[in-house]
Amino acid sequence: MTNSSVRVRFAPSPTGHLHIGGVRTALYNWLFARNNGGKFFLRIEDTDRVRSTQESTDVIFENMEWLGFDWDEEPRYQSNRLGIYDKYIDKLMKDGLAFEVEGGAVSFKVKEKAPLVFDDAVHGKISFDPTLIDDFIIRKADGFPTYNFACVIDDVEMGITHVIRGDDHTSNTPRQQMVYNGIGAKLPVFAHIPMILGEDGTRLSKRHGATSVADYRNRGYLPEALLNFLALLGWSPGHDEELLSIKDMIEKFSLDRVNKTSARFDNTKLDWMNGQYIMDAKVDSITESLKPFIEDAGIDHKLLDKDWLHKLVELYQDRFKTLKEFPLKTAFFFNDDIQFNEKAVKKFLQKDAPPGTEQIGVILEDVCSELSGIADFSVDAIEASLRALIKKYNIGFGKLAQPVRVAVSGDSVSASIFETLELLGKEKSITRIRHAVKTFCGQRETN
RNA sequence: GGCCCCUUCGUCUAGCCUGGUUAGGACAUCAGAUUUUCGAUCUGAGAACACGGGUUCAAAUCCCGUAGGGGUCACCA
Repeated sequence: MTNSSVRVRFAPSPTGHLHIGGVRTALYNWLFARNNGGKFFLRIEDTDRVRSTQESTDVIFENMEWLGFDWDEEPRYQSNRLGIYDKYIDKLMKDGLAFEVEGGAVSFKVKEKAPLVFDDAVHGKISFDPTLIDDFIIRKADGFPTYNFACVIDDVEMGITHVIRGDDHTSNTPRQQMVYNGIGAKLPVFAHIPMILGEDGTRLSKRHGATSVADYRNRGYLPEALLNFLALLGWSPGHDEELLSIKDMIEKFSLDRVNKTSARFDNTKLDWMNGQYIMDAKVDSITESLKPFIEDAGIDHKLLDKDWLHKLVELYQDRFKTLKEFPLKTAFFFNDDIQFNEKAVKKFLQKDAPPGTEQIGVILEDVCSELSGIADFSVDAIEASLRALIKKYNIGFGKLAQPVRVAVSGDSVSASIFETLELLGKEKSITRIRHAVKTFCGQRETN
């Protein structure tokens, strides 16, 4: 069921970062619009002259684009629309519904007595008693409108049909409803979506670490993963699938499947989901996304061989959950001055290793001569020669692979040893193994 | 404190509207399989209807109350 007359908006205030909760609000609005074939608008609510900054506005656009949102028409700026608000205020004053207060501000006069009821799309009927609501300022002394007023005027002027916003606005609704009534406008459909809480169940704040989109971007999350995760915090498609493409979400989205309860932000699940997107992505696309993170790790990716990097990313594709982890896990490929894990060295290279492995220095020397004899330093050739060696020494494969792994990578954890050696290259592999033997095995270099 | 909203595994949720399910899935956890390590993957396990009253043959589902949580009470948005 589509309704192409649907018009919704995302209306952030440019007073800081683009908050992750705001992103989900934007997402729900956007999904709802696209699901219905309607319009999605952006409106910058910059009526706080002190806190609004151009920088914040730039950040909003930049991150909205990064997330993949698109919007209809040019974004509106409330600071450009002062004349419109004034026009309505004049009318309201004429009608006795607004009056000037001390200091030059204008206040709305609350005259309503009957309960203010609206039918919330996610909560059902919600009712407030207007006699409990005080008159409220609609135009500040500086001439700028306040939120509860500007918001209504713009929504009316823009023909907004559905106001989808955070739960924290529920108690603003009766005030806004009075403004709608006061100017004789029809109420839109309100949909108050639950808040996103931190992992500890309290309101998401700086205390929880990342709260802005930029934070998540910098931590190496993919926009599609972030959106997928956010969509599911408070909404369910009604089936068991959890990995949803943008297309899936647009097709399935509906307001009546939005939850009423606030949700905690589960970083662990986000990590899992991001990992799934990384695994499913095309290697080239991930490599591209990885570049800034490789740069950040102090590696000039432009100096890297394209095919080599492609292979490395492919090898590690299911081993990192965030882009940021990649340069950490692959550091030993880029830096010859590798860090050795003491425990790993002790266990696999040193003399007090378990019986049967005290010859490890000798065996590693043999590995080096075998490797140096390989003309075509490929995975297959490397595997063949290492397999031949375990036969020669009559040892399990792990007895050989682990020492080699520690020698070349510094730790007992890495991707397949064959691929690792291949990507490291013949010279580096041999140099590192020899160096490890010399440093840790108490053996002399044989030549 | 007033007003408003909310309450299913540790977490995100399906189920609720149109009472009858072994209360399902996912993340996490644990166990097993696989493996050259880790990861990934596969299989399996434990894990929830906040509490108390009703209504009913039957309540997670409908009604009332209690408790708990959240939001909001600005010339901020």
